Amino acid sequence: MSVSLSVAAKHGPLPWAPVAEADGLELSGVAMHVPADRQIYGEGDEARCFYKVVSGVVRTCRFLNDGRRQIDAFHMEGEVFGFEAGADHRMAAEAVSDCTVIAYRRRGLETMVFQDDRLGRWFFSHAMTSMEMAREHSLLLGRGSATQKISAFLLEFARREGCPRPEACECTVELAMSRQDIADYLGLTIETVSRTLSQLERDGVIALPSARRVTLKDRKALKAFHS
Amino acid sequence: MSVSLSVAAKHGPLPWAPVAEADGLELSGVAMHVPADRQIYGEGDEARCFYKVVSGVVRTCRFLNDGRRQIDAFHMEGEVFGFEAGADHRMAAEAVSDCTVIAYRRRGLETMVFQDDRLGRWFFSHAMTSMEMAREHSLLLGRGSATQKISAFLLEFARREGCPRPEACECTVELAMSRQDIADYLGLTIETVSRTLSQLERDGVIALPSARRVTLKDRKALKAFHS
DNA sequence: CGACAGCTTGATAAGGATCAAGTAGCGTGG
DNA sequence: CCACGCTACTTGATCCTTATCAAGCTGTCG
Repeated sequence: MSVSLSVAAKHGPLPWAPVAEADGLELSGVAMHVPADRQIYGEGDEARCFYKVVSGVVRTCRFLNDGRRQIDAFHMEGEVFGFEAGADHRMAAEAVSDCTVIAYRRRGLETMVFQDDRLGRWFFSHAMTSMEMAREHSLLLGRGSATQKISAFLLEFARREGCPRPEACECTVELAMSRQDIADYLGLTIETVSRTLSQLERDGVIALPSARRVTLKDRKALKAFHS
Repeated sequence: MSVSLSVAAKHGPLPWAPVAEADGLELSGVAMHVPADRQIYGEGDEARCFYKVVSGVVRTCRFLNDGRRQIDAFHMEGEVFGFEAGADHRMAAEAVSDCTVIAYRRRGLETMVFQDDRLGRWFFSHAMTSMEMAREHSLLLGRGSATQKISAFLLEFARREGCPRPEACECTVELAMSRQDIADYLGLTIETVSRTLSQLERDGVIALPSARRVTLKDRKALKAFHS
């Protein structure tokens, strides 16, 4: 089975990524289905492939020797993950929900990247964007109270889920991930995540129709926490 | 004045960076001297140039609206910084100590990168490495006590300063940065940094011949904190 | 209905922040 | 050479946020 890697500039026009939208750069990949919580690859595994999410949500994470887990990023529909600098995967990847992903062989790509300008530009842009996201994440983890972290998480997640109007809409998002996932992403505990969400609801900033659904009621207030 | 950008694989042979050591890829740049604490570029400035550190140490950081500062990274001799995905610098860059840096015009590079394989590979590798470092930093910030953060910082800094034998040597490093810089890098306060260093000295893990000099006496113990 | 997993809430404790004094190092000027 | 003042650093006391420990709650599935 061969699936083209469609290349879309997710983050606006970048000087480094002047690639037109969604034109299939012909890379062959294999689609695979992954049930929730199943590992896609482990920490230290040889990085033979990289992946694109077709549906569902994937987390990339690392385990500390005391058993705790740090989630580096959530990867949503259309996003690429598992693309490494070195020979091995530095993080594990696991399905948050049932997922479909496409695995692309990395072998051979290396040369293609520098033969095909568009492909080269796209991968370069991907690396730069990933770097910016990682830095943004660092910023959040380093400075910021539980409330700031949760607010930022909700805003980012809603944006990526494609909540239509970023401003001034009262949209409800379905959280694919558990409280534990959110905690491990934000460097908090599950209890603090829960308490903070409850507090935001009491303050009328969000509503929680169910545990996994969040309605953003006052985006301005959420953004204000951003500091 | 024209200065070549020497390309050296700092982090071992990478599949994405099979570029030979230190061959001048002919990029023209302008050397500039920057006194300590002087800003090189500000947050939001147009990213006309990127830079390489010739001597001294540079920090890239962001300021929060409550006045606090988060340092994203320290850049040491030979390292490149200010290389952005977008049109603007997302972070400010400042000299930690008196520095000499080379500024390279970004304009025109874009096309060169995809004409010259070696240059392309190098920049790609740079982006990937920066991403990994940012992720490593996230990991540290998210999970980790003050002691773990300080230990990791000392080990990383000593390694980058080129402490000869990574294992089993009792080397002394000169810290270019203030306690405040370290605090802002690790998401701690200046007092906690100071106290933690004092505690490590009391435990015989390090020595502090002077405030800005640290001797790593028990690397094994430092690494053990890594968790 | 009961069992289980995931979530919430409460009580308490610990780690780091904050507030507040010191102290050491260093350059300046007498 | 020493006194002075400045800045960076250290140390102490207290407070606050979040972690930890412990219960209860809710929804789902058999």
